[in-house]
Amino acid sequence: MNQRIYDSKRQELLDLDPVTPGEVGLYVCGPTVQSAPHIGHLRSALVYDQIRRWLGASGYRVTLIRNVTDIDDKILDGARAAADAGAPEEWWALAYRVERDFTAAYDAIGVLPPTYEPRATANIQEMIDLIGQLIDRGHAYVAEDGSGSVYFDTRSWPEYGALTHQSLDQMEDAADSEPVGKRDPRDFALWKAHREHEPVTASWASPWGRGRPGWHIECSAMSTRYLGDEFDIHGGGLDLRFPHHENELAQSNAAGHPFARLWIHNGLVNTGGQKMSKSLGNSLFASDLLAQARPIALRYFLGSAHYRSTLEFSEESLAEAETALSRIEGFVSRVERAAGDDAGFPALNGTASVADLPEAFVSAMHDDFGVPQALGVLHQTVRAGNTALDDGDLDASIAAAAQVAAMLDVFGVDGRADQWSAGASANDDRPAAVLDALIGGLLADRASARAAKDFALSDTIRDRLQHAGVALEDSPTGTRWSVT
RNA sequence: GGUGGCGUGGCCGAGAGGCGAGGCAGCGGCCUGCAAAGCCGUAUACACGGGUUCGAAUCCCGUCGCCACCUCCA
Repeated sequence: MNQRIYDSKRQELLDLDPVTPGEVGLYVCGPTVQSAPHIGHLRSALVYDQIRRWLGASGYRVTLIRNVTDIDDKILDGARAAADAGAPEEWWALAYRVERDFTAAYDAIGVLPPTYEPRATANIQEMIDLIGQLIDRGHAYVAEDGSGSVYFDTRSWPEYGALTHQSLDQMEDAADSEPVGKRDPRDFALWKAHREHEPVTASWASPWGRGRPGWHIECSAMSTRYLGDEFDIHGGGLDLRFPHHENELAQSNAAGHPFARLWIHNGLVNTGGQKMSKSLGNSLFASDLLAQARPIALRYFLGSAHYRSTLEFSEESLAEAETALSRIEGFVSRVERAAGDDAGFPALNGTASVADLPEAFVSAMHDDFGVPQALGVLHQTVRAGNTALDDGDLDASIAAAAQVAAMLDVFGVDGRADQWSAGASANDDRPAAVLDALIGGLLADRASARAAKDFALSDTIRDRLQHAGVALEDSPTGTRWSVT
C-alpha cells in the first residue's frame, strides 16, 4: 500500500511520490529563536519526528531539514529590551541561548535531531543569490524609496495565493507598518536594508547595500540548498500557511523552482478552547510541562492526536496519557518478568520496520499517518497480550510484546530505549540500592505478617509505603513494588 | 469581505453510507485475606432541521454554535 498524505495545497489525499524513489526529503519550518519554547513548538517538532520515524520504518531514507531562524525583528527587539532593562545581551547571544533551550526541550521529549538544522545566518549568500534571480526575472524590485530594501512583487506573480486559495484582491488590506517604497501593500520584504538603530552585526553586504534577509526567503533558500529545487514534503504549523508558506511558494516558483510536492500543516495546541499565543499570554512553556509530567508521558500526550487536528491541552488529558502509557509499560514489564532473560523484545532504538508491526497499525499509518487509529491497535495488542499472559500462553504474550515494542519504537515512547536512559547511566545508583534494601525489609515483614494472617499489620505496612509513594502488587511469585 | 476547520457517549479521541476504534473515568463480575495489577461484561454517541437512499454519524441543502488564518507566531 502506498503512503497517503493530505496535501494542504491541493486539499486532498495524495500518494507520496518521491523525487528520488526510496528517499524522502522533508523540510520543516523550525522556530524563530526569540523566546522560550512552548507546547506548540513541541507538538510541531514531535509531529515531524513521528512522520520521520514512520517513513524510516516504512523503508524510506529520510532527510529531515528543520531550520532555525536566528535573525529576525523579534530577536533584535529582544536584545534591545534586554539592554534597556540593564541586562544587555547581544542579539546573536540571545538567539543562540534560546536555540539551546529549544534543543534541550526537543531532546527531553525524545525528538530526534533532524538530519541537519541550518541557521538562517549561515545561508545569507544563498538568499542573496535567490533574491538576485527574482529581480532578474522581474518578480522583485529594489524599494522605490531609496532605502535599499528589496520586495517581492506580488502583482507580477499571478499564482500568488495558490497555497491558501486566496486572491490578492479579496485579502484584507495589511495594516502595514511601513508601506514605504512598496508598489503594493501585499508585497513583502526579501531584503531589509540596514537601519541606523540596528547593530551592524545584524547586517550583511549585498548588491543592494548592507541589510538582513526578510523572514520568508530563508526557507526558500535553505530548502533548495539542502533538498533541491524540487523536493518531497514541506511541513510547518498551520499558522504558517499564510503568509509565510504562501510567500515561500511564490518566491521559489517565481525563481523557477518546482518546490515542494506536498504541503503538510500540523494543527495547533489550544488551552481552554482558545488558541495559545504570545500575545494572549496563555502560553504553556516546555519547562513548566516537563516539570509536571514525565517527559515520555508528555510525548505520548502530544503525539496521541492526529497531526492535523487541534490538540486541546488540559491537565486531565495529560494525566490520562500518563495512565495509558503506564498501562502499556505495565504490560511490557509483565511479559519481561514472565519470559525472563530470553524475552526477545528489546527496545528497538529506531530500527522497527513494517515486518515487525501489526497490519492494522501499518495501514493506519499509511493513511495520512493515522496515529490515533494506530494507537488503538497498540492498546488492543496490549490487551490481547495481557489476556494471553493470564491464560499462561507465554509465546503469544511474547509475540504481542514484540509487536508492542515495535509500535512504541515508531512512536518514540519505548521507555527502555537508549534515548530515554541517556545520562541516567552516569548517575549514582547507591540511593536506589539503599531504597531497595529498605523496602525489601518491609516487604519481608509484611510477608511474615500475611503468612501469620495478621492482616492488620500487613495492611499497615502497605499503607505506609503507599503514603511514601510506593505501590505494591502481590502475585503468586511474590510482591513487587514501584514508585508512583 | 475572503480562506479553511470543527461540533461524536461523563471526559479525551478515531471513523466516514450498513457490522458501536481505542483510552480515561463509572458500574457489575473474575482474581485477591483485602487491595493493586490484569481479565471479562457493561453506553438507546454522533449540534439542529430538512432531503437523497432499502439503509446516513458518514452524502446533499439549510440553520445554529465554536475556532483558525488574511498582522509576528509551531
